[in-house]
Amino acid sequence: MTMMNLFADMRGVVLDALNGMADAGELPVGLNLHNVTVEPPRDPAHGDMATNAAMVLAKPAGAKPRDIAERLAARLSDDPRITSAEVAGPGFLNLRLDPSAWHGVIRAALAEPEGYGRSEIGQGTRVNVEFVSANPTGPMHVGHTRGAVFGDALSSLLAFAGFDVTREYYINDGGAQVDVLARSAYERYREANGLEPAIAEGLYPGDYLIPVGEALKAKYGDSLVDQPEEEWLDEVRDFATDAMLEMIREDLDLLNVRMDVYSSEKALYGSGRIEAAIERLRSAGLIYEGTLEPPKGKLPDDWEAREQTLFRSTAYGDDQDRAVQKSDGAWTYFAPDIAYHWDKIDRGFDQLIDIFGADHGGYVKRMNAAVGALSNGRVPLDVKLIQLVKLFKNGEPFKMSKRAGTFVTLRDVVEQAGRDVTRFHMLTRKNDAPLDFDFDKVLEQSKDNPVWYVQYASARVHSVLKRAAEMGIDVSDAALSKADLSHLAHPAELALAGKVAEYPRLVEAAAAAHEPHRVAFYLYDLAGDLHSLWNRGNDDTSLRFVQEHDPQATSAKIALVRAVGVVISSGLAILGVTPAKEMR
RNA sequence: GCACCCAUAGCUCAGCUGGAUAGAGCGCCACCCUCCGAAGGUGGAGGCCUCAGGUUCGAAUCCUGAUGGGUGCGCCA
Repeated sequence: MTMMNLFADMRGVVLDALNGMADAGELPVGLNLHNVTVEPPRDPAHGDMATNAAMVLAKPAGAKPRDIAERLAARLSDDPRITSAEVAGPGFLNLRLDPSAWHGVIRAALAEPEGYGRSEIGQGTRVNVEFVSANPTGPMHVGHTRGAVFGDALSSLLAFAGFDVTREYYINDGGAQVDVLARSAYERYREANGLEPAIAEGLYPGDYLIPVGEALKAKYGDSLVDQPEEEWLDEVRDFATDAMLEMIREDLDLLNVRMDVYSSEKALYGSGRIEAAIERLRSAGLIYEGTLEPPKGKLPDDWEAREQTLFRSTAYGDDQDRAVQKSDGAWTYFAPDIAYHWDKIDRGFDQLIDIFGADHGGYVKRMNAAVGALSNGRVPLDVKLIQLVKLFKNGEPFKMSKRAGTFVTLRDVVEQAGRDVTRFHMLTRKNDAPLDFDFDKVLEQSKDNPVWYVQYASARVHSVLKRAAEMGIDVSDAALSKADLSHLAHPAELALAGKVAEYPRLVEAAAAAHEPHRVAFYLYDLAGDLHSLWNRGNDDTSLRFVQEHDPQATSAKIALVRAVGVVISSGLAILGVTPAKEMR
């Protein structure tokens, strides 16, 4: 597979030249070249690419930046792809590339539409991405939706960058809240048997449990009615959590999110795995019996010192040690979390990523401490916090009340906005920034709606290709890649090719930073550049993609358009969005 | 009281892990709109990157401190 990344290639050229200088005695041998970059300059007037090599190396080489830059420039001008290398500013070396370099990018995109932009930086590293992990007590709501989209897109991004990714859902089915679910379902079961349900304070009132009650009746008849709780709790709990999980799977399906692994918290209990994980920490001297300091500031009314089993998480950067066992000897919720993360380490993952709601930010340090201790620092854990989604309708805040049962579910959102719109929009903000979701604005057809704007660009690509085909041009990738691209010489056209050339490094940067939103922003930019070039065709007909009387030029321009289309499709695929072929 | 996240144009937000004169959309102002595909296009004004120090060739970006917002803070998940 050809791994076309023009910026990486040119960096290679620069590094070769620097090594050549070292061989020739113009630079000390053995300099650390790690910080040498080749990037697009912010100002296009500075050329096509710029390297900071001279500035980075000036001090360790004991030379003036401009002197190094001059010599480097002399060597770089040997490369046929570089037409000029000029020293500028404090020591930047600005490179101008021959148009053929950009033409090569277009051909690379056409040669392998599925592969262009793919990277090997992951080197097959095994990454576990745990996300959603909603309690199996009801349908997924908007908050879960953003986490689901983020996790899925991040997973796809990492896979595209050469990581071996596992998407995983941790089912919180071990705590007290599934007992609450069971009692709630039991009331619906009584209701199905013609009795008045008693939905006490604290139980789940949602209608979604009514069919569960009916299903329970179908299975058990009236045999559980008026039985004491210990007679039915286990069975009803299992039945109800299974039903909830099935519902959650269907919800995720609406978003096209497919998990590779579902892990159960409950399955950890009684398996000895929690005990084993704690023992492992104990053998490292990180478990002890003790009492925690009361929280500073306002003291909780009912606070009293109690001895508990504690994990010395402070040894790994936490603010205080954390309880793994309650004073009555039962495990805290943290204990199975430790066991679960140990399980992930044990399964051989090289990196762990957890995606939590922002309200769980307080657990980041203790999870990091646990993973650090359990893996002896071998396995990094990156916890990504997802901020709230604020709902709007016609610019007005959309009130949600869980108590009144008027909370907006994932299903509501997807049914109203559509899957593609929902997914894209959820990624138009950094994960740690709050997101506004306006049911009307996300469907608006205008430039300030990124979803629409990118889809419109995609549709235009298809439309242009169709038009070219109608005038008898072979628009297959194979044919287009043989087009005479010397017809692509206008700076605006080469600039668009330059944007296409940035895609591979964008993918690498976004993957390394665990930030899929960068792909969305890049696509918005790319779409803008395509639309902009299109509009210039209105005034300057030589820039129109379809040249009625010049099939040669048309083929070349169509090749560029198709290359843009390749990248749009590729980027949207990472985000899990289907590219539009036409706008309706 | 402590920890974490955040602070960039009037508004909503990007800013490529330290690069050159800080960007986009909306809003505002001025022109254009018999144009491959309409739902617009081109240009313009608009900034102490919250503040104060520090690190270095170079800081919106890294460090320290302040200010202002958000989240969380034994045995609940």
